[in-house]
Amino acid sequence: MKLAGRQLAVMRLLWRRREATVAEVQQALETDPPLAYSTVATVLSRMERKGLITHRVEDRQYYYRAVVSEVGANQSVVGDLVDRVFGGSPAELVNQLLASDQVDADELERIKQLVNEHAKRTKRKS
Amino acid sequence: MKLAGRQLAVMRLLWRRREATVAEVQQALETDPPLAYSTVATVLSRMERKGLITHRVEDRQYYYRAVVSEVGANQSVVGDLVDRVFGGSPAELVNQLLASDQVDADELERIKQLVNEHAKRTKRKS
DNA sequence: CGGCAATTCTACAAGCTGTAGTATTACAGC
DNA sequence: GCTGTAATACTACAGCTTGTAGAATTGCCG
Repeated sequence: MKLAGRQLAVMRLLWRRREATVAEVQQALETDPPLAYSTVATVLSRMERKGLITHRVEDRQYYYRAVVSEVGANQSVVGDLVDRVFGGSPAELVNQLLASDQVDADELERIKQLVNEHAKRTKRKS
Repeated sequence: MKLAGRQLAVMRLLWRRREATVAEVQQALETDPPLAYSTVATVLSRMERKGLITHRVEDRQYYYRAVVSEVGANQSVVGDLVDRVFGGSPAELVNQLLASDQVDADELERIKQLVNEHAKRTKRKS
């Protein structure tokens, strides 16, 4: 389930605000010039068709909300990556990440912490 | 630079064997039925146009090879992901990864090691 | 019933991928 | 020099996704 440009924007929106009508999405997108109402409606329809979002009706209006959670979506993206690119090995991903010069000392510290915590949690469970 | 199905297959091929002619790629793809020669040629052309691969000529034949390294490609994919999805924070990616139940004890151990080594390396440099 | 506000339908261009037929080119050998 | 052959280059087309929006439809309110 990969999210592209406009679609990602809408998802982020719905993750932040649980629900939104078409008009609200249209506004929140803050595009210039603003997208036509029907354009936004189309985008939302398609996303619903793909199972990314749903809607409920109230007062003649559709209130859309995300079906897949942000966490879920991210997990699926990461999982995909691990499978497709790194042959199913998360460590390979981490390796690549560390080698990528995107990780400053601060981030590294956080990562260390995360790993240690996870180790603890895992140990407890087994 | 995202690699799709057939294209990814070709890249993997060229990563494994430094060079290949159209015919060799066609065979190595092991598709059934085999792709038409011209199909393979088209794919390679397009990939070259995108800067993924190059070729040299010898005896009237093109020998293609990868321009972007596997490591480089992976790094760019991971970097993209970090930027696009995790707001530029590698730690967020790691967090997601750890939460994803894809990481068994073994992998976790490897990750820990990688992180520690990287920490050491970083320290030494600064 | 008329109008308004919402949704739905239909349309179309652009881009990417997959696939392949046909045209072109250039060298090898006569 | 001509021709066959093997290579590449060109062109084509379908299918899918995205972005965009005009036009049609629907349904309630007064």
